[in-house]
Amino acid sequence: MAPVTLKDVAKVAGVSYATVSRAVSGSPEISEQTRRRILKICKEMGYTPNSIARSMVKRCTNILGLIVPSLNNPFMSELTADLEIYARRRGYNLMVCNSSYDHDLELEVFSLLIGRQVDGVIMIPVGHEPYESLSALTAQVPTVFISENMQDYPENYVSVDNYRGMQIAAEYLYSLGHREILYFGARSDSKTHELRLGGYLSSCEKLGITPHVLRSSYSRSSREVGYTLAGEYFSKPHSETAILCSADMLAIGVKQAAYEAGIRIPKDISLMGFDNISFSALPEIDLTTINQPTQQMATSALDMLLDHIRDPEAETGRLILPPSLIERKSCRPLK
Amino acid sequence: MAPVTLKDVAKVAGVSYATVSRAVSGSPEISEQTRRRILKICKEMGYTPNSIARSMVKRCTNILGLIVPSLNNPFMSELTADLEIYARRRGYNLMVCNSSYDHDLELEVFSLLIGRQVDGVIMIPVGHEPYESLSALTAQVPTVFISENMQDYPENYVSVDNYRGMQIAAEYLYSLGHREILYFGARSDSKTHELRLGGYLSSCEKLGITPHVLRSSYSRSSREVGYTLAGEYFSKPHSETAILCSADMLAIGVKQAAYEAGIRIPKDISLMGFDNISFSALPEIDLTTINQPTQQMATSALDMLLDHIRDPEAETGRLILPPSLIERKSCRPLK
DNA sequence: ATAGATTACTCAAACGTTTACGGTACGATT
DNA sequence: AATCGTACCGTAAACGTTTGAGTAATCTAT
Repeated sequence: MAPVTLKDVAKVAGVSYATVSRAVSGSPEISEQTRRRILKICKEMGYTPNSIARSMVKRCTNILGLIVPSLNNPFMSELTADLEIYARRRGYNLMVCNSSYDHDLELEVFSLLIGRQVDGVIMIPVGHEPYESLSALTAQVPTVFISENMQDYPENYVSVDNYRGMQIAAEYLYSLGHREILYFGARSDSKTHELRLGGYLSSCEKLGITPHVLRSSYSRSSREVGYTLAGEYFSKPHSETAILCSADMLAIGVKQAAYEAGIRIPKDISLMGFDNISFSALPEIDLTTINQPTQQMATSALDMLLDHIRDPEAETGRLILPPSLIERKSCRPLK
Repeated sequence: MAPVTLKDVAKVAGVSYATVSRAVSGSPEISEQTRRRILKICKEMGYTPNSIARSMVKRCTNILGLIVPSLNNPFMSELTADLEIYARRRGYNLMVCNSSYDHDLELEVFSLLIGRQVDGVIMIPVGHEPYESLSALTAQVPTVFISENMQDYPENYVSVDNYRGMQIAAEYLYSLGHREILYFGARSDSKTHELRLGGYLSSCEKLGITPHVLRSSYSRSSREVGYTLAGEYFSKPHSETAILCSADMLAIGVKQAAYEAGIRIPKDISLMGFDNISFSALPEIDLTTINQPTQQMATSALDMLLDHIRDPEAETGRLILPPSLIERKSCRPLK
């Protein structure tokens, strides 16, 4: 059970362990002949390089930290999957940490990852700005955010254009004839949700309709939150003909509450989401929504991070990808 | 940007770096007075212990590897979330690797994780037994499987009782009056799916009905697989009154195909799943299914693994948890 | 044949910790 | 006052690898 090291194979091969190191790491300072001989012995002895020791001297681990609010939200778990697959192709492994939508925990795992000597961090921030204490952490390790324009951290992020996305959504509902549109969102102290709300509000102003906003006290965009909040909403009188949710998961919760309240979608009220998670495409859900190009976000965020790891002096980047309308059957035209 | 080390704080504090190490690691061989003094200096200088160096000498990393076929399946992403949260509480971080339902990739990332010196591995195997080459890997690091009774690896696993689960499902459908029940499953060369199929077959025999089995050529239990396979199925004549799927995601795909074929569930045909993912509870899906106690599976698997890490000679364990029927509205009594 | 260049290897330091061992100082015990 | 014990801290080795500097052998050019 004792692991076999460079020294062990060096002893067997009758060379110094520096030579073995060069053989396995593909250094040119070694003859093809001895390389093959040594590699054969390595295989026979079952040698696996100890990447911890390697990290020790090379001062890089090829490990990336990922901080994500939740894995129960398909938007995030699919993003995580894409990130992991793409990272591994580039030679990196992912250390995944769940912040559970907890601001303090988020910072705690961040410094934990720094102690782990990760080469970089990808973070989907919970929100709850300001993030004063975050700068002390981001100064220690290259970081990119998957979230638009973090306040105090205007650089190194990739995101969909949340502002424009909500404008598209509001304009779409307007074009269907809706004039009373409820914006239904998570607690909006994250820039992402602030921008989404802002896009909605700007459209209202441009279109000359009065905004109606209902916001959760939770930052969690979960089905449960949407369900309970919508339950309260439906139990009271309401004039809106459409509900625009800041996340598909919220919309799915709203739909569930509507169902139980006997309110039909889209007949009685129209419903829109934001994210375009895969479940929204199911015929039973069939949710009209705004697409986030998750795969492109994943690859771009990773490229951005790796660039910054290679050259810490590289100029900071930002990438805002275009959202797009996914028209399905949860909204109906209003006569 | 140069990280501050033990030596740096030792220099400032005017002590040897061994003393600083003792101060931060909470060793008793140091006076409370100097400990406080040193810890204060550590904080001032922004010292973070380098866990790589620590791992080097302690010969353990407090990192666990997790190999999962997919994160797009909510069953697995929720399991992953539970594992991560529970592991972190126990002082471990998770290195998550997606095997993408690829048998070779699965083995590849396993040895990659070994090179990473993980203290243990949790694996949700893809299947495709036999797993000859796996034993060489499991011999190198404590491993637990979340999958029942891996052939050749009869130990160290936690799972729901898949056999019994499918029996419960089949018996339930029988009790509703169904006599022609289609078993709709993923490619079944994994023990898990073999057992599920076995449970179905045994119930058929016991109940005196003839089994109907339709199996995918993919091991992936995804919505897409269920959708395309069911599409073909529905396009041909069929006599079954109920479909029993080996996974909720398959059932959701079947439901989608049924919808498009104009077949109503449960009116025209009853549908059951297996897993009880959270989406199955949505009123629009409302899928009758067999519950897997994921949270308990996560904690038990982790406990089992940690036990084995602490004492490699500990006797191997297995834990088979009881499945339970979750009755919803996707099945109807016949007449 | 000899100097210089090239090749293929060895030596040893370094990465940042932990920890067994040794040593010093001081209080307590006789 | 001599001895012992204890508490505290320093010294140095070790973990397994990479890599620059050094060295011996071989080759090329003169």
